[in-house]
Amino acid sequence: MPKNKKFKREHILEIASNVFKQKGYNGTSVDDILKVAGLSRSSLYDSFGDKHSLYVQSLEYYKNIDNEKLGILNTNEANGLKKIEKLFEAVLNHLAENPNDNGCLLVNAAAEMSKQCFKTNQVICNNKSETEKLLTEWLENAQKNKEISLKKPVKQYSHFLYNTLCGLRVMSQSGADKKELKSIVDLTLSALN
Amino acid sequence: MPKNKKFKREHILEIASNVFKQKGYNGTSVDDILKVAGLSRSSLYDSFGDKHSLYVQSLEYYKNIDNEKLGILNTNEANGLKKIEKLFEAVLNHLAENPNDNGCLLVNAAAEMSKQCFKTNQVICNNKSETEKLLTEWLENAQKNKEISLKKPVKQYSHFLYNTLCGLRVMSQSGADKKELKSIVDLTLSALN
DNA sequence: CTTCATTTGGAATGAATATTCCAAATTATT
DNA sequence: AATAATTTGGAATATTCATTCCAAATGAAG
Repeated sequence: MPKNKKFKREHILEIASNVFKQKGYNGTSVDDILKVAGLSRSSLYDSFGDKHSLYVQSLEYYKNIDNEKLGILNTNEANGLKKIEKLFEAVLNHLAENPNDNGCLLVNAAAEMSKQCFKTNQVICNNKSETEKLLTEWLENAQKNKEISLKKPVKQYSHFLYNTLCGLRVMSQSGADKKELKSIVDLTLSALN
Repeated sequence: MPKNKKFKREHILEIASNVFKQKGYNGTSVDDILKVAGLSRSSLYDSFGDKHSLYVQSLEYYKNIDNEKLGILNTNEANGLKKIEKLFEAVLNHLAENPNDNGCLLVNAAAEMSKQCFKTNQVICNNKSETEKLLTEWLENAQKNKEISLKKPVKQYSHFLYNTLCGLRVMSQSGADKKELKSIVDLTLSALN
């Protein structure tokens, strides 16, 4: 009976989160997204609600994709420290290989919207606690394997690592090159001993 | 002959940089600033040019104020490590005492505008290199005093410390409380040994 | 007090922008 | 092929916003 949708929800969210990442929430117009996504205004409004609702959905989509990547990382390697190293390596490579990608949607959202939009803040906080939870597991595993010997509570180190991750995204937009980012990661990881 | 200005340039830039910090560049209207600053549209345009020019001037003003504070810190204590500790303490206190202050204008600008505006990028890069220069001096002094024993080049540590500073501004907008931020700083400083 | 270079307030303009709306197009089913 | 549920394109609307402009206000100097 009904005509089928010509687009996939996730495909649009992928595009929207990309545009929002480049230009921020207030810097992107609905038209900007339509132009790239190639679907009609009415379809967009019908499927995603208004611009703000689309933004929140884009954040959630982006967060889930990010966490999926972490999940894949989690299954690949048995070794806790290795997982942590791989994560930083992946972030580093992404930042270095996509110099015009404008960092990370969630970091940008934290800077632009966190204090103005409760839902944005929620996604950001959820992402933080989910990532830190995984980091905590990996750290505990690494400690058990005697790969590292932590002098302070594991949770503290997970905050520390997450902080470094946030910093890297800002640094990559402040003129730091890959070599510099790499050296920051090296020092961060050496602090685990 | 001419009527004197009723406002001070720096006073307006103080207000403008504050509004831009809260709402971002695209999120603030010229009216938002006028309302808080209490001067007329024509005066603003006459003295500062258009909105974008005002934004860049606000960034520069903010950067200079920040660096002045660093300068004061620099004269207060003779001891390199103490200066570094005081800097982190000051940042920590500011973030904790101003939970609605939306972090740091320069970090927010890096996230929102760095890739879209060359001048914004310049101010951000200048701030980075100026701060890192000071950090390098302090680190060298601390090393000379045998307060710390660095295993890698000093410059690497200055990048690392600056990265932590950037991270803290993002973390404070991602649900981290003062205790958590403090623990990140503690781990960062302990990495200097 | 008068003059006049300059600032000021706020109305006016024009361009973007978010959102709504409906006639036309589409396609799975009959 | 005809039907009908649903999507689609794009015009229409209303709002916000940056910027311009000029008459009125200001106050230092003569």
